[in-house]
Amino acid sequence: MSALNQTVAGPPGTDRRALRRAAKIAVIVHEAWALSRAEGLAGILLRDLADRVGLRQPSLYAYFDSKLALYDAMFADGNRQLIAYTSDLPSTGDPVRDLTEFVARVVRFSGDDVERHQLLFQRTIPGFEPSPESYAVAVEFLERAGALLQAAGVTRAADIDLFTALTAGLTHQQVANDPGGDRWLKQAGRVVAMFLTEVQQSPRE
Amino acid sequence: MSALNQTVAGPPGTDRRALRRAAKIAVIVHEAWALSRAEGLAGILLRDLADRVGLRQPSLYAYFDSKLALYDAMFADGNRQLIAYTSDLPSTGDPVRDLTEFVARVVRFSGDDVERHQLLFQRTIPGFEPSPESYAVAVEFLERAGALLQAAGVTRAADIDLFTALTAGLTHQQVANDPGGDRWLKQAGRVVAMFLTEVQQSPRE
DNA sequence: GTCTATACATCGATAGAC
DNA sequence: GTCTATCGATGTATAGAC
Repeated sequence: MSALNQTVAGPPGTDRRALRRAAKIAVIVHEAWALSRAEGLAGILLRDLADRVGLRQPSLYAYFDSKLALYDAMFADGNRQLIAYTSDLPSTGDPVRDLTEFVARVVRFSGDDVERHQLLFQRTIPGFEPSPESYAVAVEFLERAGALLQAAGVTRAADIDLFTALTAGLTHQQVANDPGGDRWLKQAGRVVAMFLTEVQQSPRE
Repeated sequence: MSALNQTVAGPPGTDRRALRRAAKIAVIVHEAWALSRAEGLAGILLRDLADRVGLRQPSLYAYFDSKLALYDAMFADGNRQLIAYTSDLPSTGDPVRDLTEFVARVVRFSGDDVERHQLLFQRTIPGFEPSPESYAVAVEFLERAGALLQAAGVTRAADIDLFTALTAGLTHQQVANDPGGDRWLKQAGRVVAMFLTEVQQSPRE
């Protein structure tokens, strides 16, 4: 990308510029999350966001083509946060423990930020649809979750659907009725044990 | 209410007026749902809604004090729809069958109307909070579900939380990934059986 | 209750100078 | 890249006549 604007052996000016630009975009997205937590996801105003980063509202268009493009960047960022939050888990070799800890992390991740959960897992912004690049980040998370399931012996499509429903149910109730708490989070182990028992007992095809 | 404006033995003119008014409110709410399915829940414009019911935009204020009051009426109406959709179930005496059919109805209800599901079960409209009167309708549904659970021998708070999470998970996945379909709907029986087995096996306190 | 007319406050987005 | 200025659209709500 930036290589197009740079001479082969020239000074790294363009790279530096690209870095500064990426850093500023990161700051804008960070402040957009803060604003979203204060005013709601749909309550983000470009003027308020500009104030937070020391710009005038039209100057934001130097970084984002539209407000939906901002949401798209937030979507990708949120999914990267989710991957980071669920990737440093030690593999104990016990699939029940591993899967439980994973589910607990996902539930806590959602319960800790209602608006982030809304953008990542609900279709609440009119007209917003993730770009292929941003959606790819979401797919990466799903693939990691799929690998964990496979390690636990869960491979049938119906079983995977069941697992996604169980996890979605815990996160949804946690976000909707006890944000920041643990009312459903603490049932993660019970749900995973129940799920794996069910998968083992259900008939092979 | 309308009795205040009516003489004791007078003609039923005021009642008729109140009936016509209530009927018109019902039409407005009905069209608001149609508009919401077309443009999204947050995409309802009072001008468009007025067009659909043959009024000018300011005339809507003769029926609703604000746009949020319209959402409030829709919230109550949607919960009444949900109660109606889950109330004509025959009691077979088999709690597994009864509970399965109930869960299946709830999942189908959500999957059949994404925007209705959003308004009833997600906090997506900035500033909207159901009035006590509208919330009472939602509570009535929850009480009916609670009675069904009790009939199946489910009484512990943690078990009820687990049930709400399972149902919420099925509806969420159905709405989000297969609206109008049956990909998660068809797992209702499996989930209920799994749930009741878990409840019976978990230790008594 | 319904209308016309309009206030009033936004918003997101663009044009063009520096 | 950032600014000022402003457009064009939209959106809720009110005033006052009929």
